[in-house]
Amino acid sequence: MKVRTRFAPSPTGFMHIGNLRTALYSYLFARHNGGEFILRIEDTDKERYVEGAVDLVYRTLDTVGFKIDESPIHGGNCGPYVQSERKEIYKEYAHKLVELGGAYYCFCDKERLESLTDEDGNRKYDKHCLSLSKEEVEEKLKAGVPYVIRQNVPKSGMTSYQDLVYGQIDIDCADLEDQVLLKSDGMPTYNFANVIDDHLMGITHVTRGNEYLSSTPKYNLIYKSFGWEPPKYVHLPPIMKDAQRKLSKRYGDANFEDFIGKGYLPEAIINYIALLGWAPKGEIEKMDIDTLTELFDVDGISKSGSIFDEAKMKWLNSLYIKELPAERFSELAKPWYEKSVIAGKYDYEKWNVLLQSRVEVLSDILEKVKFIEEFGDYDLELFFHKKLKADANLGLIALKGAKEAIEAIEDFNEENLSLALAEKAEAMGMKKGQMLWSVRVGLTGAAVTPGGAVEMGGILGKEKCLERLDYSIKMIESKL
RNA sequence: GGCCCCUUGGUCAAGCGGUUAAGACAUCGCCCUUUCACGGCGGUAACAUGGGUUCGAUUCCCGUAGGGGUCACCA
Repeated sequence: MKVRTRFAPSPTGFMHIGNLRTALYSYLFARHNGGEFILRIEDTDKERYVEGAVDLVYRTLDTVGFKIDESPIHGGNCGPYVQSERKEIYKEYAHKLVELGGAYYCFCDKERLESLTDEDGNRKYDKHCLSLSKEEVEEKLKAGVPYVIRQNVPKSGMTSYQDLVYGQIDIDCADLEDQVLLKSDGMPTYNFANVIDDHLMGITHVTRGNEYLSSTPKYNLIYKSFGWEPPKYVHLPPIMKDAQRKLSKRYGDANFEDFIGKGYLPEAIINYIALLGWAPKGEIEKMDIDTLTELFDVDGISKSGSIFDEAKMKWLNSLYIKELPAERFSELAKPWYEKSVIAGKYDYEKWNVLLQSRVEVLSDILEKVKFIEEFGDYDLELFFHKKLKADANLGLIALKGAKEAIEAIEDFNEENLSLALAEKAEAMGMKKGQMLWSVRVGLTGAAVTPGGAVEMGGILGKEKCLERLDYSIKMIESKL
């Protein structure tokens, strides 16, 4: 049988990293097995619907490069793929399930339901309406009494299934509630729609968060009532913000779009989240989507939750940035230059060369470029370099020499600057490294710069170099 | 609280009865570049705990602790 998986988000406004990973695993599983990947929108809760959320799902799946076989916009033979458009289908099956004895009408009102709450605040429906006779039900229906349809869970007995990740799961039916399947507004609950759709859409493997681990037997009971074959389940461990908290929608930074906005590459994000809860057989870590597809294996999925570590994602991102073709980096970096203090100034191309190997996330550009415009008082400690035996005293001498050397350059460019500084250092009986070190600091006032003295000087230009050298010389003199 | 699940370094993770308990990120140090970064090399650092089973447990079983999930007309 052809493998078919689905990603079934509810349009509540975010494409959260956790959701994305669920989608990814579902996608990889399908593709790895030569199967099909379906997108279904679960919008049965009108209360939580957020405008534009569906578009966000499409956009995200598109930017990460998933190829979707069937969806509301791609079409397919099992449509509609939006649950709110399948209302009649659920209704029909709900009534069928009642006939089959797997469900029943319930007319209990809110007050009665609340009266069932125990001292711990828990509530379990008491099957009150199950005892209603056929006539009583007919009567109430005719009278227009609001009703829901509840699942008729056996009072006792064990129900089990084999989860592909967690193994055998056994649940006592006595612990299961007669959950609502069809709400009084005629809409199905997730519990029901999910079963009907997965069956009707021929889903063979259900991939979802492990919060469903213990409620899955209920769904299997529904399949059983209908006489349907339940799908295989792949429950996934959670992605955590820290040891205690799950990554939540409230943790704003966990949204895919936010990471894109920070300058992460989609392929790096995908690569990283693939590794959160799954590990390939070998030691490979950097994998594009094709490699992931090839290597993906349910065996490699772990059972325990993993903490989201942005530092590692950053590292992966830097790898992807480094291997970008120069033109591509230039394209991606441009908007960031435009947003930075060097907007409209200097030669972006020059920066590209320096920055591509030094930036982990595109947004780093903002910081890395800053000192070129923002220059002022800084700590003399910056001149200290143990191995070079350099400090502010040496720096002062070096800077004075550098100033003379730069003034003498007629055709100012990196090559000549490098030459001039080297010659000057030699003439002064100073090591070239001492000169370059001091000049880099004197020119930038920063401990870390996107290049050495020559590159920085080259970007600044002769005039600015002299200006800054003057400033630094005066500053050192005043502080020593 | 009942039920279900989980527990290897700071983090991600290999391991599926016998290993010097991999690797990666982070961190620290060294080297390279007579300057920044990249890169290279190396160090620190882990099997939650108590019982079993076994010739031998990180690995299997039970208890304890800790954590997560679930107990809705939300998904």
